[in-house]
Amino acid sequence: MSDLIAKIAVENTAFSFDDAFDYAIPNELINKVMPGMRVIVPFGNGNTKRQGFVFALRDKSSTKKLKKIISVLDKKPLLNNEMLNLSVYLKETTFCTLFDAAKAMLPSGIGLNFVTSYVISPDICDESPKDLSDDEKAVFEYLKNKNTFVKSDKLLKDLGFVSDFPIAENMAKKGLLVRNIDAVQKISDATIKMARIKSSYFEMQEKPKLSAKQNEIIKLLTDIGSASVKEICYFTGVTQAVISTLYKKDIIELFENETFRKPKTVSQNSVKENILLTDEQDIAFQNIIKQYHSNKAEGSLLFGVTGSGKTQVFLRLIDEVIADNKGVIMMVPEIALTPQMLDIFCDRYGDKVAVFHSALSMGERLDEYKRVKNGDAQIAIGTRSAVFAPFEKLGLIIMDEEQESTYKSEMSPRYHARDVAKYRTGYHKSLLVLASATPSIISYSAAKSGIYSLNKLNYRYGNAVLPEVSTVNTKYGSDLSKIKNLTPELEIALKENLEKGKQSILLLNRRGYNTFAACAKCGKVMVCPNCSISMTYHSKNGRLMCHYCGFSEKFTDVCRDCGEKAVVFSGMGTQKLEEELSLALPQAKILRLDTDTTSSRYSFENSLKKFTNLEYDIMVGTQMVAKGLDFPNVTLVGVISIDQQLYNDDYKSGERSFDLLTQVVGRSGRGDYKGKAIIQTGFPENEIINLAKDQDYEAFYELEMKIRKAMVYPPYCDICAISFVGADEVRTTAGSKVFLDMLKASHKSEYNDLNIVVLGPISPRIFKISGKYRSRIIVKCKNTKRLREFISGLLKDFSKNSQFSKITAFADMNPENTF
DNA sequence: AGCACGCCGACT
DNA sequence: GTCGGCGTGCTC
Repeated sequence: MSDLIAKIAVENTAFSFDDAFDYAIPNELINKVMPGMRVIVPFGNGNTKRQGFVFALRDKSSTKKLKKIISVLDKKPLLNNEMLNLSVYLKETTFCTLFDAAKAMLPSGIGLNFVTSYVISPDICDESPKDLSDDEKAVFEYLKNKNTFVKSDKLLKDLGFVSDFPIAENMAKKGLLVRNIDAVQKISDATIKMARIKSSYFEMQEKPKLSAKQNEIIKLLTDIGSASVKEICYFTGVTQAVISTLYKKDIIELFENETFRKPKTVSQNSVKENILLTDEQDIAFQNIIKQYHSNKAEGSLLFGVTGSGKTQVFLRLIDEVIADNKGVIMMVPEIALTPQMLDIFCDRYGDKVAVFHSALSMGERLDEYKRVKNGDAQIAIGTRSAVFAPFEKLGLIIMDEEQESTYKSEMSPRYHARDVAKYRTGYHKSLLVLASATPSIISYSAAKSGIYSLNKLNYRYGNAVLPEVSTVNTKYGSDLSKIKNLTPELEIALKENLEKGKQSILLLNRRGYNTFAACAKCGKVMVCPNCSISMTYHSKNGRLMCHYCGFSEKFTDVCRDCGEKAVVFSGMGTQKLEEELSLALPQAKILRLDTDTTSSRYSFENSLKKFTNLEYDIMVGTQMVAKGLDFPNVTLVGVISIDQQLYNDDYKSGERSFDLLTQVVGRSGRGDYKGKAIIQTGFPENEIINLAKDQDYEAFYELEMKIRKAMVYPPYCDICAISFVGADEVRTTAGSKVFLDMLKASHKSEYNDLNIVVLGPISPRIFKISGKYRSRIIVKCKNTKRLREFISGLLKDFSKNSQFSKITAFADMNPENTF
């Protein structure tokens, strides 16, 4: 046995007892174990095999008997020193386990699955033992014939048992069977199976007769083009069997999710056109590149109005950094919304670009990861997780649209990409550039106080000028127009635009057909059985759907509660708006864009191309239509309603509304023609709407800062939300109350130096999701090491309280949704 | 979170 | 007597 011990982060630990655990290194593994490698170790009372990351090797300091590492999974370390340190930082700042932190830095395909298999124990000779139940006899006979290890799922399936039947497990405990657990590399079959109708079907003169269920699938696929097998099942309520019948009949074809194609690059080094910067862009570029060359950890906020050409500045910066032989991370909020930017980058930098995002298959992700790790790629473009791109030398991180909420992880580790980016640029003494047309209040105030340099781009590129924006009060007149929910003003503008051959974009922030269904007799609203949220009616499948847990049921007008045939819909979603528009404007070609139509990325990219090629006149959609896309022929933007978002009680709702309005209005008039935008609202006097209308960020910022100061919200404090989740409503709230008492007591006794304000426990707006209840405590605080020590101590103490063993408590520093 | 140990009630 | 329910405590 070696004199060294290994410090190992083990998987499936809870935050309350997580640590780097000590393990002995057996002789045969000496020199094969290094920090950053994955290992298999025995853990817990049952010594179950678990995966772990080696964090450090230390001299043995005590004679305490330690468990041994079972095997080493890697030949070379997966995590370098920076990543290991970053894991510790994430654990300390986001209340996650070390293993979860380390895992977040690797592509997901790299994990392991454990496969259990069984064989008859060699202690038992030929004869069948007595006292076996019939089921046990069946297992015994089965294994006797195989005479080798059989995987547990195969065994259970062949004998017709349900997949989690513990019979083999129990027989192993009795010593009848020997159990073996193998770690196998995850196979990369996680691509989504998609289906679409074969073109030959459409050309058929006589369509074959199909069953009702088969017809439903055809109807669905005719509507949306292609869908994943899973989606089809959801939408139509059929099983996979029906889909495979259609496949056998040669009516539909199945394909792997084509995902987001990485634009094919010209194999030679691509044409690198010189970029001509405007004066304003050049000043920003010069300022920022100076910071880069200082070789210190620096940050800059690039604040450029929509259409001011931030991308041009990025390209110049990237040119410089890669010429300096350092890596660049380019982050975007949502890769699907930035196909144009992706094209620009791939055209310019060719093979040097690696793309990271969730639509890649596991194999592809692993490939892109390796290309960065090997130094083949110098630029990593991607969403939140791209911030972990494994560059040995990192020169620049750019976060485009830095205010977007997608940069904050809502799952453990609950990190903000901006904080990780700061950590990494700090480590590499390199540059962080935050870019936005509507910076977050946090970043703008930091820039004002000198933490980041501030560079502004005030002019739109080319001839484009900001659109003329007007608000229309929906209190008067939306009933006067032919199209429901459209004011006459918007309707007229839409028609005019259509006649001129220009394109229009309409924003409506609600998916589905009708946004809720209620009984006209008893007033009961149809609510999801698993979530505290009303169901949305989708006309395409005639079902009521829950947008939170995915539950759906066939719509019926019979009320679940009073039994009357009186359930009616109300509230307009994107589907209904699309339908109304096509009725009122039959000549217009309408494209709807929301998560229902874009669940396959493939269709999304195509839709955008078609819209750019003027194959559509009007685009209708949720916030997706507001972000990032550049269509020169759009000269009208209509906001159907923003009021819901405006008066949402989260402290960030003002910021988000201003962002959304400014962005969507900015879609209008990007080309040579002046654009127009119409915002419909029931509150035309609302200050945020008026400031967005004038595109006056400065005034908005001043207003918002006054509110934040008066109410004590970030940036005047940090917010730590402690959430409680459990299946039992009463117990969950009780748990949060007990936690609150513990918090107060601990603050009084040990931590009274901390200046905190505690709110709650509160019941979040959506207090039930997927059958689990939630409760929350909000702590207004300053996010310091000592504060985090206070919170994590409480989390640990709380988990010791056996009364609440079924309640999970977790903390989230500065969450996106506070209430 | 899992897993084993152990203490008590129901059943052959 | 003994199977198995779940409350309790620990994880290098």
